[in-house]
Order: sequence, then C-alpha cells, then structure tokens
Amino acid sequence: MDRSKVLAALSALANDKRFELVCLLMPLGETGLSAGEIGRHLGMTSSRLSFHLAALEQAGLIRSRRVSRKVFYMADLRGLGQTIGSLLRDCCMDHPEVRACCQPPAPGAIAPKAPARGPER
Amino acid sequence: MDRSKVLAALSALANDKRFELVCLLMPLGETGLSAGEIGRHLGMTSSRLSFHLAALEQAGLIRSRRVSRKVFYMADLRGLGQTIGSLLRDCCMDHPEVRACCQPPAPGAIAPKAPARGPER
DNA sequence: TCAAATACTCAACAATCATTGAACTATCGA
DNA sequence: TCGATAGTTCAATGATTGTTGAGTATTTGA
Repeated sequence: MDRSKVLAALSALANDKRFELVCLLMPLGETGLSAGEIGRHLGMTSSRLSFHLAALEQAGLIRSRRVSRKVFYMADLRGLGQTIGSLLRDCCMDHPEVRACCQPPAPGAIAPKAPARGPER
Repeated sequence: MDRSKVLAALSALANDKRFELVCLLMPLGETGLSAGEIGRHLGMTSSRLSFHLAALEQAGLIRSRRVSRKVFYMADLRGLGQTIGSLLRDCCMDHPEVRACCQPPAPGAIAPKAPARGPER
C-alpha cells in the first residue's frame, strides 16, 4: 500500500462521523446497512451522509452493494487491515514497543491490563 | 485511549509532511533529531516545521527534549502504539481478517532489529 | 405511466487547516 | 553586554473540507 493511499485512508478516518460510521458497520459483516439506516443511526441528512460514505468508499475503507432501491454499505476489512498494517510496518518499522500496544487480549487472561507503566486505552 | 484522542492522532498523521516526519524520527530512537536537522531533511522553513512539530507533539505522537539551544524531537512509541491499538480494538473490534493484514513479516520471533536506513527521499 | 421511496450530485457558503514572513524568546560565546 | 544561533508564536492569506438545501436519478408498486 503506497503512502498516498495510507494518507487518504487516515484522512478519511480522522473524522468524527466517518470514524463512527466505520465502527457502526464493523460488527455487521457482509450484511452491512442501508444508507437510510446509517443516516438514522448517526443523525445525518442524506446529502451529508452521502458525502461521508463517498469519502470512505473512495479511501477503500467501506464497500457498497445495491439491492433494488437501497444501497448497503459494509466495512472493507482488507482496506482497514492494510491501512493499519502500513502504519505498523512502513511508518513504525515494526518496532516491538509499538506492536506491544496492539496485541489482542491474551487468551484466557481475565483482564489484559497494565504491565507496570500500564498503557491506557 | 478515548475516541477524541484517536481522532486527533489520526488527523495529525494524515498529513504528508507530518507522516514523513514520524517516519524520519522512528529509527532514531531516544536520540531523536534537532528541529533544525529535521527541517533540513524535509525541506521546511522553521515556522512551518514548528507548526507541524507542535501538532504531532500535541497529538502525543512525538516528544521533545531541550538540550541547550537545540530542541530534539523523537517518536513517542507509546502514543503511536496506542493509536494503532485503538484502531484495531475499538474501531475494528479485533476482527481476525483485519489483524491478518497487520502481522509482522517474519513468523516466529520478532527480531527487534534497528532499521538504520536513512530517510527516504 | 405516475407517485413515493431511496440515494446521489451540485453550488453556495462556512469552518478549518496550511503557509508565509515578521517579530519574538531563549541560549550561547566573546 | 552584544551579536549570532535555534526555535516558537502570531497575523494575514490562500487552500481544503464540511454543511446545507435544492435538484436529479433509479427503483418499486399502484
């Protein structure tokens, strides 16, 4: 993933409404949600929503699928993964200390909490 | 790490010059680089650079240390890690397919190699 | 074919961000 | 103390982004 794409994806994500939008779509998988539903969830007018959806789709962070009248939007897992992966690799050079903050919750552990100086979340 | 901090960090990173700046500082560790040197590397006037440095420091992505006349800047590994970690966890909900794109290059032990390659471009 | 429902595009305006150059603070060495 | 060096702050300007409301497709069902 080249730098301009990463920057575009970061720009797209660095917005309140769009970040919320991705978070909303994330757990819905391939089913996604129609534009109208998204607008109702996030309290956006259709034109404003359309603008944000276009920005996210352009950046490769969401995809869309038309079903009769409705357009369903869903998170683009690959785009999101590649963006985050580029940050880790190309920008942070896979530094162990950066990676340490990104580990999944330890399986079996009760609370994946604070080693000594405790990374807040 | 709360959402507004993540958004601030993403905004700060979503800029050509600032992204490049973090990439430049990353391999230099705690030593960092003085503002003047950074300006020379990236071809920025001092006031422009100062503006960008302040934005990154404010966002918690770099830190600074004054040594007599000079101010040295270094990457804030924890801030970077927390930002990326928040993206993975809070936004992408630790989805396996997203994580799969972020795996370190070499399977097995993570070699803490210090990539001493110069700044690109 | 028409009206309703769904979503998108566009132009105008407002808000935010980036750049510049000048003025400023702080430190060093003579 | 002075002048030189290293950085920062500020106001003005230009560029980019976000919002709004009106208007424009498309699809569906009567």
